[in-house]
Amino acid sequence: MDITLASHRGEIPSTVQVVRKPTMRDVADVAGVSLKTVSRVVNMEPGVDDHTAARVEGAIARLAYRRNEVARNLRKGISLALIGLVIEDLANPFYATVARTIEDVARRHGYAVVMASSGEDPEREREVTTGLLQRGVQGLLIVPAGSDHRYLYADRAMRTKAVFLDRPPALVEADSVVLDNIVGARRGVEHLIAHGHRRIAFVGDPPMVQTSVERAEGYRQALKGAGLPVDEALVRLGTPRVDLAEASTRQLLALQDPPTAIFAQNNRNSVGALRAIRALDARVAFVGFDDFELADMLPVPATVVGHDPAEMARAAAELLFGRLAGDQRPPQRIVIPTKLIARGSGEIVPPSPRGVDFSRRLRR
Amino acid sequence: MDITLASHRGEIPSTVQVVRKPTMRDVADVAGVSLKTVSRVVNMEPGVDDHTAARVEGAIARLAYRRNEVARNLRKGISLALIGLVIEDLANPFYATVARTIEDVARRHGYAVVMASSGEDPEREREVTTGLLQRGVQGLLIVPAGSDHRYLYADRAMRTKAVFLDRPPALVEADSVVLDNIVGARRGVEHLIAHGHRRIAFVGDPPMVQTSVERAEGYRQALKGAGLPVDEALVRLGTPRVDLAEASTRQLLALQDPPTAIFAQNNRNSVGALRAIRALDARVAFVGFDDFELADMLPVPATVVGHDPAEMARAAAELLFGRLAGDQRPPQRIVIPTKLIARGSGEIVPPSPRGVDFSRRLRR
DNA sequence: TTGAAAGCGGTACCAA
DNA sequence: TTGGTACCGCTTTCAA
Repeated sequence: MDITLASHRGEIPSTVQVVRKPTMRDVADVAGVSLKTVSRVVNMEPGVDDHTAARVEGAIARLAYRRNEVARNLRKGISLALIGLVIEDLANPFYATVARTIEDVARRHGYAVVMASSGEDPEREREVTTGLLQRGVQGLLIVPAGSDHRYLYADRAMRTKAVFLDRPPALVEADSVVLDNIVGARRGVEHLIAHGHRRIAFVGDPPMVQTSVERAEGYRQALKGAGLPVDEALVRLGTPRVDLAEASTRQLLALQDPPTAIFAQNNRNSVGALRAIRALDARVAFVGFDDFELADMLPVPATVVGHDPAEMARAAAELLFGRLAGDQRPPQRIVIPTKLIARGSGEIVPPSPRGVDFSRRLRR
Repeated sequence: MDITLASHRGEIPSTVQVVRKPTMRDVADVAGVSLKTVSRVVNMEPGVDDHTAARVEGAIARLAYRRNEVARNLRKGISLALIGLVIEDLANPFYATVARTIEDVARRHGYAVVMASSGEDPEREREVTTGLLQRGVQGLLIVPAGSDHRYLYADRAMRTKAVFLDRPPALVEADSVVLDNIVGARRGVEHLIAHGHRRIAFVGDPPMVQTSVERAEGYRQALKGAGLPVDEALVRLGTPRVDLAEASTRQLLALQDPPTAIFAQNNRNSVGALRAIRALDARVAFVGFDDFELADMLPVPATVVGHDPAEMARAAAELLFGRLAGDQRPPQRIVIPTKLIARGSGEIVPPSPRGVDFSRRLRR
């Protein structure tokens, strides 16, 4: 049932099976009508004889013809109206919310969103971003993994507007919407200090991740501000996955002189840390950056440094669409505030080695 | 600093500010070079005099020229390599996992994924799907909300391959990958019956949703199989959101003759039901369809009818790419099995009004 | 009712 | 090093 597509433009007809996708021209040839007639049938324009239309439809079916939307859009002057979203991991609830919100804003602006996961790998970030650019996205929302985004502007041909989300751009000037990481982390750790903790561990992502660095900085600021030493044995950077965070936390809790409180740097680390605490039935305080579903339903409800991922995503998306609409202001940097949500786990007081009962004191 | 773009093709130059996007032709005119030279500069082809290149780049900057990727792709014969994913709500962890897995498979096949949320609204499903088709996606993965998908095949011009996910297509023949809903729900309810429950409530989505109907059917089968009556007062269909599911469950628990066990139809309903149970401190058994993060960390770990969303997504995506590669088999229907995961909440026995201690009996 | 030809905005080949 | 011209696959205009 193979139909060999004739080569056009006066070439000698190929005897080799042509793998080229059938075009409207091919359909026209097979149906024995003109190109325009096929176009009419395909687009359901009125004024085509039923009999003719049937012949054309037969040809379409036989060739399994599909209209080339690229050519169509070019001719109609239609832009693809696509924006790209480069994200670390869609399955992370934080990013899922971000993605959903962006999709929402985009749809209201008549745009669709192409997603690409970087998997926290700079190489792959670059790869997928390039892929998005080749597909002609009008703008880009990026949660960067890389440490050099000059490649975005290397090609003068595609001066794509980009807004960076959650983390700032590296080595380029661009819009960004980020969380107030240092202050948020500092407040979270200060909260633990206020409840009597002196040995507070930090469980976080690798130091290549900017948010990790900033939150660790907030952690250090809090300790220093209270005149407490920073024990590097209690700082674990490099646990981007739940299972690794759990392992890290287990190690921390097994130390000779274990921490009495844990600060986890994001929702993934939080879940891991909480699993370790639960598994070891350890009586340690806990505060995590990022809120997460069911945090309030745990046996000891989790105290978190909360924020609104949707607000962040909305701000970034609106910024991008502003740029697409011609906004010429210098690069903006929007900082989204955080808010400590005390639920119980952060209010656990440390055991008192010197017989001082902090818990009684704090309960008033 | 506005530069009026001359109208070409012999038209009288417009005095009105032209809003048309600048083309390579415009850049060439401004720079005083040929079209081809601009193309060389834009694509960084070697062999352009530095001085000439500088002039071209100046013109590009002044006009804020951007290469038209649609035209480029047409000429280069490049397909957009896009597939569309129509999903209910990206923020639902179940769909987030699905989306992420699909993105993964697509990337391995060299494709990118355009996402669109239907928000469980048939009208919007149709709208966003049409949008995806206009953007030239090669294939479609759909978690359908609508009850009539003939619109997908109304236009002979775009015979897009579609694979339906989680729910079957309506009124059209197409591939689908679904969960074993009836059996899964039946097993979950049977599990509750085996632990002595006779009044089991069902908390589920509206009956327009196919999965809801099937899971309710499994629920009924289980009851009937055990010779138990189906009390329609205990069946709540229509709670697609966490807060609504919580309200529904509160009502159920406030009944004169309340249920001793709750079966929730998906992860959203589960979270809502568990919130209600927790808030009322009710001692009822619970089993939910869909596993969810932290289910095992709750005060009473949640028993669920689990399954692998990633497996489902992978199967659907591979099916689609098979079709894109020319797979001509008749429409497939793949059913993904479920598995009961007992964690505690489903093993709670009902209070025994007649003094029969089920708990002792069941504990052996 | 049907068709011929121009052109959407680029790229490719070949000539200058 | 630079430019002319055909052409990617479709829609549009106008004529037959």
